[in-house]
Amino acid sequence: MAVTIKDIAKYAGVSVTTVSRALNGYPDVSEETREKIKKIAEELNYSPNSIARGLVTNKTHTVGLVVSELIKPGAYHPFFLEILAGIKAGLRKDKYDLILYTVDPASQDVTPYEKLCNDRKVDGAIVEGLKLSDPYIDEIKNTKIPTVLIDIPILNDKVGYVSSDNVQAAFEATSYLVKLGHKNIGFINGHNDAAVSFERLEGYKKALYKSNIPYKDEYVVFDDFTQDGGYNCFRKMIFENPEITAVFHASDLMAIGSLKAAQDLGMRVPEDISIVGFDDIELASLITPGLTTVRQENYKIGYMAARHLISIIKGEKPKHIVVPHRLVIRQSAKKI
Amino acid sequence: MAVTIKDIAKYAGVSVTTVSRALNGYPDVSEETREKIKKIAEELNYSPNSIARGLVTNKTHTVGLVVSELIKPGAYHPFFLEILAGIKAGLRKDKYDLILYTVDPASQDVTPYEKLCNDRKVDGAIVEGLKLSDPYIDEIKNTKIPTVLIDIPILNDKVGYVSSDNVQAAFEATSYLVKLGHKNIGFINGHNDAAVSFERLEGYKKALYKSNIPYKDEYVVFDDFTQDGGYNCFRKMIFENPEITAVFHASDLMAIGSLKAAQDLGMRVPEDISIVGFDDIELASLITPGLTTVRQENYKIGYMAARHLISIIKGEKPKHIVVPHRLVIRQSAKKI
DNA sequence: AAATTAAACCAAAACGTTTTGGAAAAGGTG
DNA sequence: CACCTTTTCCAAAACGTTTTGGTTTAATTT
Repeated sequence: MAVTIKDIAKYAGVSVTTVSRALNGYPDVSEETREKIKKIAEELNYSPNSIARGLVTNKTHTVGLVVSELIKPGAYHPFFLEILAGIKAGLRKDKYDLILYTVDPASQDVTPYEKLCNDRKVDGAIVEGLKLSDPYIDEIKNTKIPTVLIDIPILNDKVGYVSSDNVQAAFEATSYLVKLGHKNIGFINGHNDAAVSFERLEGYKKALYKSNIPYKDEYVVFDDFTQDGGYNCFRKMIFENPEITAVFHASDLMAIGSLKAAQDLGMRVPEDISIVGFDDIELASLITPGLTTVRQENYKIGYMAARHLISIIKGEKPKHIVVPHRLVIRQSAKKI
Repeated sequence: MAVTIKDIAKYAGVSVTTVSRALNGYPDVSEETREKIKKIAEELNYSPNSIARGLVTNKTHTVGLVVSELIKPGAYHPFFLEILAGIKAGLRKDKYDLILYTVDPASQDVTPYEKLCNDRKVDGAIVEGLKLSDPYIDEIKNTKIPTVLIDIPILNDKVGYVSSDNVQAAFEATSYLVKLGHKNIGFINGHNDAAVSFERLEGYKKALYKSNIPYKDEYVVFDDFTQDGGYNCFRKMIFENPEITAVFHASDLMAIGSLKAAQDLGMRVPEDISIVGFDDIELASLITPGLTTVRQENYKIGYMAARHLISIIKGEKPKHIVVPHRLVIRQSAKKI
């Protein structure tokens, strides 16, 4: 059996209370005994039973990461890893552990959000990749569990969120195309089930408005954030509006889909059509032509989410944290 | 406060013992009271406190996933997500939760393996991405904690491993190149700190031997599994051995590096040089030319690892599980 | 009717901590 | 020296379960 606080107490000839208080840095134990206890604990290779501790403190020093759609067949979440890495880095400082929940809306097993968290007694949770229509959203709107969402604007007593400034980012991307001389600019947006889609549309509109380019409904179309989505949308859009010379996309995957579609249609990128994406996934720099896109600092988003969650757990007020983005100019968009 | 077993006992007018035994399906409680208790539990929205349970049963129904090098700057682990998805699927059946440890050899905080696991009281762990030189390896060799390794051959009372048949896979890939008529076949291998590197080298040699092609030391070179590694190795290899017409790689990233290098050197793939990779990452099908490569069933590897770990936890004997691979033929290798 | 067995239940201990509410010892003050 | 503080310690309770080792009641067998 593992060595417990009792063993130490016995060895040291003190009570378990004293051992506990010595090890946890309480002031009411003399330096002398504290040292003795610490030494014994060291020698016995003692490490506290976190379960027992959790039972009494009602804190586990564990946070959940709730992620949806990790495993959409054929399309692994393109930047989950970056976010995850950021989260881990953010948690490391305060020694929080991470327990990973992948919720699969398809599966029957739709454990309610609060139950999910309470069953494992996490101190808080980060939520990522949820659609607006997900039932969790409503639950989270009035949960008492410290929660930080990524890319979903919900704010209350215990929940905050972090995201890029999608309006501004889309504004910049579209403005860049305008600056290159494009007037007929399509927008292949993500589905309506994502908060970012609305924000990006707003940014797109804003950029057009500012340049006195009339907004046309038929120039914007919604679909999945996937490559196939981009592929199909592009064909349709170009077929119906051949005057379009540039297309802005709500994701790099979609942009890459468009790229393929353009190639298949015998169009050259960027000579015949300019393409701009969103995300700056790894792939964006590897394909030819390199994809001009909006870089999201996903690592930082994850990092901030973790730090903010910890602060909420510690009692601070939740807020909206915006993480900077930047336009990465490569070869897929060109002056006309 | 959350509702406990005591509340139910009070409502039902029975002891906590009976509630516990009723809920856990013990036979010594009448169907009548069992139903009553179940109903009350349902109504009160009771869900057992896993911490308290864990304290007495000494089981947490949680497994750890220990992964190294998740976050090598610039190179996110290319198929971690697939493995992770498989692991989650494998755990779901038995309702095990997953807690994620990313060990960062660079950081000072090298918590010993056993301490890592014991502190959080995981029932077992899956270990992935470790180098052979990692100190964890030695610890795991004689740990008592149920463990399943991915791609690292260690077998004992409590630890098993799962991997592809790397010898056979490399054999097939090399043989394919031989079949295409290549005689001067380079091999850009991974570093010596990975078990798979040795196995793949063996397969490569075997294929040459079988076809009576003499093995040449200068045709094989070791490096990281990264794109840069491939890029640099390829340049060097081709420069020193211009007679080479095909190169087999220990990873797709390296193969892609070679592809870039070849392009930069003005060589056409596959016309001037045939390239074969290993892994079949997503990118492999997206680039042009499509990369011929060995597909590793990473999802399945993860799945099997999880299932096997659970079986070890339940007391079964650890073993080596090999997960099938297959050669995926695309356009990057060609007959000469 | 007494003895045995089976079914249904329960009180208390246990798990390993932290926390509560003191108590004892030591030191200081008048 | 009597009183008050401060310092240092501790016994017991608490956290919410499961498990142990019963007891009680009813049914069955002799």
